[in-house]
Amino acid sequence: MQIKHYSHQNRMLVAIDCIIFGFDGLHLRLLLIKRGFEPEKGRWSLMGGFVHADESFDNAAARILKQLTSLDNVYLEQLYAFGNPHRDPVERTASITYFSLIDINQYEKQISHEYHAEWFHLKKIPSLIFDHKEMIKMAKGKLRYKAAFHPVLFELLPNKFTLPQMQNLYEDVYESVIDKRNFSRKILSTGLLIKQNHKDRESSKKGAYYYKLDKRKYMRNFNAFLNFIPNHKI
Amino acid sequence: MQIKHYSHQNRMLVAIDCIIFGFDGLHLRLLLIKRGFEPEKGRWSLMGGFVHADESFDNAAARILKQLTSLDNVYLEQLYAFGNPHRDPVERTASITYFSLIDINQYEKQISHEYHAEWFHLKKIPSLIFDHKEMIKMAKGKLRYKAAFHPVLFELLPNKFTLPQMQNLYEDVYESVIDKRNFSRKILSTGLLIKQNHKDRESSKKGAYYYKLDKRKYMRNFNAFLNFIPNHKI
DNA sequence: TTGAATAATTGTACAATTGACAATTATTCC
DNA sequence: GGAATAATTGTCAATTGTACAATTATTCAA
Repeated sequence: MQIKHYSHQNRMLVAIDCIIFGFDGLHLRLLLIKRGFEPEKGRWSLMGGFVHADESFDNAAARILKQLTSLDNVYLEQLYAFGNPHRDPVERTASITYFSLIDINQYEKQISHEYHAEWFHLKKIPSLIFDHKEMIKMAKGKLRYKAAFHPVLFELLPNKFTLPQMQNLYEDVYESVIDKRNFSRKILSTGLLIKQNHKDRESSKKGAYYYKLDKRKYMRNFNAFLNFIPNHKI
Repeated sequence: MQIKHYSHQNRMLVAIDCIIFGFDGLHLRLLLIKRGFEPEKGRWSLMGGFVHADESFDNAAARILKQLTSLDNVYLEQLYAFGNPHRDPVERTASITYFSLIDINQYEKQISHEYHAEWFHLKKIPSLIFDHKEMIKMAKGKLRYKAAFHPVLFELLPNKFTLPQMQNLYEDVYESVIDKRNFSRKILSTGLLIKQNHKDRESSKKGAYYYKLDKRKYMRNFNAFLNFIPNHKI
């Protein structure tokens, strides 16, 4: 006997919400939009949308991210499924969250102004709808966790970057100051960086050498355990 | 204007599936049931069920776990949301997976025979319905990951346990042999173990001292980074 | 031209941890 | 009493972590 439906069960909407991190060379930032429909229209929110009928969660997340940023092939990873019955006051809606790491310069070139999006410093996140604050908190935790053992923060850096820039990024992620000497030693010991023979002269008088990521090694070694941050607690 | 529904959106069933690990003193095991309804009735499956109308995912997972094991207050953590459109051939059903760690002796006392559940050695998992094999694979990965840095495997051990038992457990989780001397040094250095003054005399002639977990320290230190397993890859 | 200011780059020494490796101990059974 | 079995304990070298400061390259203004 072929069954057509599971009877007497409760169906619900399933949405995706994206926690989008970017780095502008100085600070880690989070991309938020102004919600364009009721309820809570006009308030700040994560970029989101409903999962379509014949679409996987991963595909839905990629589609929704692209709607806002026009970017393909960015780092996108499922974070957590939020399912409190009344998290959306209109009707029951589960939210599968994804967190994404993008090179902010790439983004700036292709921005869609449709959503009134803005980059916020992580210390200055405005009031948000529903449970989006909790989602961001969890995403920050996961980013810390992951970056402690995997070189995932490279996803946030532009093609060419300097060691001081990288250190800024790590210091923002861990909200702590890191010793320059120990930091560069550890980062360089991964063998993932290729030194360029020209400098970034904008940020200082001496200038800081540019580096590029050795993408081949990065791909091969991504899942190896590293330990970038000494003594940190989650 | 009060909105009652989001129009023109696709609703779907949401289920919970539990990946339940246990440890019998010698080996890590996985609890599977015989599916009791169509489709795929009679085949091996993870314990699962649908999320009710006014129930959070966490509550649903706890309820479903209790249905099978009669156990409350066991380690239960959300793993991943599986949402491929056709993962269940009957109709679209998302599955929010949870993984759970239980003391197998506790379980044996309170077993419900309603589901024809059996403990399987991780090397001898039978053919499973839907995407449950993939779920187990991911749960194994997450358990390894987590246990490398957090003392989470204590959740699997009985109230009193021996160091050789603990080592069996770690060796099963990482599918590798660990040096006894280095293992005991590392485990004891956490300060989480309290040596008892009597021995388990069943498994050897000399007998192995029992230990208990210092629960206060365990709670306080759970999120500290540890590093139990040298040189392992995920 | 020189020196002050700024930020990048480089090094060292001690402590802690890790990893490889084997001898000793407690007990039972024959 | 000796063999067998499994638990317990220790050492040393290598690696890694951590704390800490001097030097270098450049610009700008006196």
